[in-house]
Amino acid sequence: MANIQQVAREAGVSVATVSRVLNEQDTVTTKTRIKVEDAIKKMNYEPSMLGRNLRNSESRILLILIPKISNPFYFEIIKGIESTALSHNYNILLCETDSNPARENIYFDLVKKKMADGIISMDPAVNMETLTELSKTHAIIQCSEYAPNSGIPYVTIDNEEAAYRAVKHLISIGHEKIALMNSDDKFLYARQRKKGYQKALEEHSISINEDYVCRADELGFEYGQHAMKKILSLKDRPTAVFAVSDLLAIGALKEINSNGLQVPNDIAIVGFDKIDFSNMTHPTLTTIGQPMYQMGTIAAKMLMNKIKGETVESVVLEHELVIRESTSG
Amino acid sequence: MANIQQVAREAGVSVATVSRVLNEQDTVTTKTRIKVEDAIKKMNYEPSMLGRNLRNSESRILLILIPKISNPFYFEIIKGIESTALSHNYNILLCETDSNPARENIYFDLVKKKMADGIISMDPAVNMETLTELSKTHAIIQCSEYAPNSGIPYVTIDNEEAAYRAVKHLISIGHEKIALMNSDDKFLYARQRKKGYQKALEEHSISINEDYVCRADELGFEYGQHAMKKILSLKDRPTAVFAVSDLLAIGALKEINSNGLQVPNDIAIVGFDKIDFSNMTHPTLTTIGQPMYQMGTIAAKMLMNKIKGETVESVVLEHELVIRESTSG
DNA sequence: TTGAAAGCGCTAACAA
DNA sequence: TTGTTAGCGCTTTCAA
Repeated sequence: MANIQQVAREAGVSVATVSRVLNEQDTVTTKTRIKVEDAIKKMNYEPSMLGRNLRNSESRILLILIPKISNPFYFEIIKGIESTALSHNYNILLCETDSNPARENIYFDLVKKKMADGIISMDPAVNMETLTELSKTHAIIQCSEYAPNSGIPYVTIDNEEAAYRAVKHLISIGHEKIALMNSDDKFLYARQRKKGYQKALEEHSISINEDYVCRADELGFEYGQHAMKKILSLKDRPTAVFAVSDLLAIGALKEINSNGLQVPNDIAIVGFDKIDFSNMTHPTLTTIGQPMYQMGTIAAKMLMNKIKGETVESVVLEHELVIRESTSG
Repeated sequence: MANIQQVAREAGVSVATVSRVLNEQDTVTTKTRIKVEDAIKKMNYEPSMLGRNLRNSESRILLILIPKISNPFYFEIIKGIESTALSHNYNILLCETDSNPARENIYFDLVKKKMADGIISMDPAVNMETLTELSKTHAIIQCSEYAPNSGIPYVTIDNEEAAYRAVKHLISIGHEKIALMNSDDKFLYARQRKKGYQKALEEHSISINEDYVCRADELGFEYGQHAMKKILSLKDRPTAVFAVSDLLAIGALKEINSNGLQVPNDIAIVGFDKIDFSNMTHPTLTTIGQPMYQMGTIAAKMLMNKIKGETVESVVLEHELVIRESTSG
């Protein structure tokens, strides 16, 4: 494999000139540029990122931290990040943490060792202490889940408002016995969505039944199925369920179907995230849509600016309520 | 950020010695090792991969090419690749090609520019000409989809046999009018699965009805839904469908449900891949399971060996037929 | 067992 | 406009 020296020799110029052509600097005569380009072609030369990266002390790689690669919520966000990154000559390293601190540390080390230039964390279970510490010396952005006072810039939606609207919708079509299928309170988004749920009920003077508020350990279908089993076993069953993720909602739907009950007639369901699957269930799922692609592009831009040393501001984006069959027989 | 020079000075040794400690070479006295380790701790030193990588002319990054990041088929394979890679100090760059040659080329360039040490291609639509050419100078492995005579090592399953078993199963429970929901014949796996389908029918002297053989443009639910619509419009409707992917099967299921028909009583369905979601539909899906995680670990090992310069042999793994509700009322 | 020094491939400051 | 040269941070050969 040829290197810049050999190309320079072939073209009869110095390595500096070759470098200038490579980096499209306009201080090179057309004549010499052509000489160099010919030599590059002739030798099948490809500049090595290894040399360039060391010299520029950058890796042009962005780290993306997600808890589970199989969670559809992240697909569009990742797409947004990736296309923005690519158009700025960055590549992304997609890292599944499994919410496992040991694994997380492997990835943090990658940044410390200059294998990556920055991090977009989307893991709600990320160790905020470590992350905050790391953010003092490295470029870090949070996406979706965040920590308000960490000083780490974030992009997200108004979770409380979104949950509020979801529950309001259920109330508006006549439901009063509404269950909340939440995830762990240790996550900010879980607390915010719960708040929205409570606010909507209180606004309609519906008292909160603690039996109706349940917690799933993780955001997979199985967990939704399991949580729904508990809800169905209540003596005074709710007539509607608001789940904080579509995966939970789909699990709940499955459990309801398996018990011979009908959605939305027996029990209505609202999910959260508007993942692709939410339109493939029978019935289709009413849900909250987040501007995922946009979240991705914005997070990527924020990170790249941060890497450049600029100060960046956090962003809160809009959401939408998508009404489908699971709440409108 | 400290570098190896400063650590050496702090420890009162040469950079060579620090490097030896870093790389756990046993030619260093315990006494000096401790001196060095103390200095490292004191200075909060993290060795830069940039310098090391240039020196070793490697990036310790593996490229993974997949057509769609949202296709659940790849999840477990990726997990297998990643955990194997991580345990050998490699990281993976997950690249979505969207079956777009331009995008593919961006990723091929990454290897040429030494930003990655090798490629695992899982994209059926990959440009085999380019890939074969590239494989002459770079380490490349194919996973799942492959090209028999390209000289590129692969890991896969016996697609014909798997399809044969799936269709045999449908025949064994009494079906004769069996539709095949395939993808494009330009893909080897599609041709192989079709062969298996034909073989099973022929073995039972069931003549092949060309109306029952249809093609979906892509492997998403919508395409399954659309293809099923066509099948349902046939005058002489089939009583069973074998779809070459679970996503297609789920789309078909949705369409059948939407038409007020029952699975498996009116129409039975068999899918392919055993993705997680295939167990969450109502009814659950009979499908072909591939050893995805193992495919991933094997592909990763093959690639790492190839990078070392070893010659590696292709591998064909076992599959299983998983019988669930969609074929057993 | 340790150190001096070369060099991986590139960019950029400075000189011409 | 182009060339010379130092140096990014590391590993490794060779010599001591």
